[in-house]
Amino acid sequence: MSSRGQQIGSAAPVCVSCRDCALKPICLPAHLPGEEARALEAAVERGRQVLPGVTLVRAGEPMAALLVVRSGSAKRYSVTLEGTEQVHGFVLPGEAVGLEGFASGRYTCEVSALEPLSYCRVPMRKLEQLLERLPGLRREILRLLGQALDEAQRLRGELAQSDARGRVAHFLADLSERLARRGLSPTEFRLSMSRADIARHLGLTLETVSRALSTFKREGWLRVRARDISVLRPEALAALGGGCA
Amino acid sequence: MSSRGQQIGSAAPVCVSCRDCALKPICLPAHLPGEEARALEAAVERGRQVLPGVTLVRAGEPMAALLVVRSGSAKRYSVTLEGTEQVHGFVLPGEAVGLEGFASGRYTCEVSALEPLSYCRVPMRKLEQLLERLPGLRREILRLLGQALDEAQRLRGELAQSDARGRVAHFLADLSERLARRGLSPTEFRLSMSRADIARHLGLTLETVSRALSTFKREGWLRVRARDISVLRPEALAALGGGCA
DNA sequence: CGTTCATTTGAGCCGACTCAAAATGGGTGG
DNA sequence: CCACCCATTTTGAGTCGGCTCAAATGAACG
Repeated sequence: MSSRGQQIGSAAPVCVSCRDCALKPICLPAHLPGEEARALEAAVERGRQVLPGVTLVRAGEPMAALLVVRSGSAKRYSVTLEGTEQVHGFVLPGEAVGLEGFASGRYTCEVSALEPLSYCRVPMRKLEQLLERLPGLRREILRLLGQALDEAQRLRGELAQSDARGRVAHFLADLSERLARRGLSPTEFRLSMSRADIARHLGLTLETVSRALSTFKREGWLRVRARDISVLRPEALAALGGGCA
Repeated sequence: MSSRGQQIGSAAPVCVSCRDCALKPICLPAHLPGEEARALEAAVERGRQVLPGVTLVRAGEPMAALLVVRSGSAKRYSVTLEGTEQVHGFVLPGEAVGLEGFASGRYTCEVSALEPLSYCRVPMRKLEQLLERLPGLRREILRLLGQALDEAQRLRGELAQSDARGRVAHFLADLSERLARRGLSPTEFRLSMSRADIARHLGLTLETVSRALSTFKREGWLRVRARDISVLRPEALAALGGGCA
C-alpha cells in the first residue's frame, strides 16, 4: 500500500497548523486577514484520518461540523429510491464537504473516501461563534457556498448540452485544472474513482465512458492505462468540454 | 394585458411592508425573530417593477444587492460561447435571484422577466451590516444558499438519471409543488416560459418536450392547451419524475 | 381577417444504452 | 518471484430513444 504513493495530496503529517499546511494557498484561511485566520485556526480540529470506503458524512445526519479534506479524495453521492447511486461529484484536498447541509442543518448526501484520506473539522458551534465576530470569515463562507452553487449550475449546464465525449472531456479538463491549482501535475494523474463512478456522475454508462476514453486515446489526446491518465493534448479536451462563456 | 391576469403571483400593490405581504410565510423574514425581521424590513427597497423580457441581473455585473421576486416569474440562464442559452431554472415569487454572485461578488448568469414582474431589493452594503448583528439573518442566508445548492444538485441528478418523459414530469411536479407552497393552484396554471425554454432547461429539444406533453395528455394525466396546464393525475407525474430518497 | 410566432406532428438517422464476452491489471498466496 | 484469481475495464453487436429536418396546425395580436 505504501508503494502506491499516488494518492491525491501528499501523505501529510497528522498534525500541522494551517500556517504550515501545504494547502494554505487554497484552503479557507487563504483569503482571511491574519487575525481572523488565527482565530479560525484555533477552532480547527486537525488530522482525522479514514481508510478508503469509509463514509465521512451520511444523508440525514445532523451537520455537526464543517469538514475540509486535507489529503486524499472522496465521492459525494446520494442513493435514489431504486437503490442506485447518484454521484454528485468528487472532493479534492482543500475542498469543503457537505455544504448543502446549511439548508436544513442536516446533510442530504453521503461522502465517502476513495483513498486513504485526512481532513480537518470546524464544529458548527464554534463556527457560528466565529461568524459573529469575523466579517472576513462571513464573506469567505458565503463565497464558498456561492462557488459551490455556481459550480453545480455549470455542471448541470454541461450535462444538458454536451454529448458523451464532451462530458468526459469536460470531466478530465476540470479535474486537471483542479489538480493544477493544488500544485499537482495537470497532465499525469491517477483517477481515484472507477469508470462506474464517473459514469454515474456524468449521466452515462460505464461502457460509454470507457469508449470515450478509448476514442481520446486513439486520437492521441490521452494515454490511458487503467486509472493512470496522461494528458497529451489538454487544448483538445478543453475545446470539446469547455463551452461556457 | 390587464385581461390576461394569469401571471404568477397577484398584481401586488407597489408598496407593502413585509408584514402585509402575501409572501410573508415564504419569504426571507419568515424564519426570523420579530426584531430581526423589523431590522431587515427597514433595509428593503420595495416595489420595483419591470416588463417582460427585461433583464434583472446580467452576468459579469457586480452584485450590488440581494433581489427577491415579489410577483411574476423569471428565467435564469447563461449564454455559452456558441451563443446558445443554458437555462438554469425559473424564479417564482419569494425566491432570491443571483445567489451564485456571492462566489465572486459578480453575477455569473442572467435573469430576465418572463411576465410583468415586481421585486424587492436589499443593497449588499446594508445586508453586510445586518449580518454583523443579526444571527438569525446569518443563519437564514446560509440556509438560502444551502437550499439553492441542494436543489441544483438534485436537478443535476435528475438530468443524469431520467429520460425525456421523466424530466418533463419532474419539471411539472416541481413547478406544481412550488406554486402550491405559494397558495396558488397546483393543478391549474399557465406556463410563463416557452417550450424552448423548458427544453434548454432540461437538456432536450423543444420537439421532445412537446411530445412528452402530448404523451401525458394522451394518457389522461394532463390537459394541455398551449401554455395552460391542468394536472389530472399528479401522482402519475410524481411517480415518473420523483426518484430521490 | 390576415400575419406571425409558437407548438404539434411526422419520417429518418445517429448516438448512447443493453447485453454479452474478452482482456487487462492488481492483489494474494504459494 | 510466479501463478492464479478476482474485479475492473475494454470491446463488440444489436436496439431504441431522442435528435434533425420538414411540414402542418393552432394561437395571439394588430
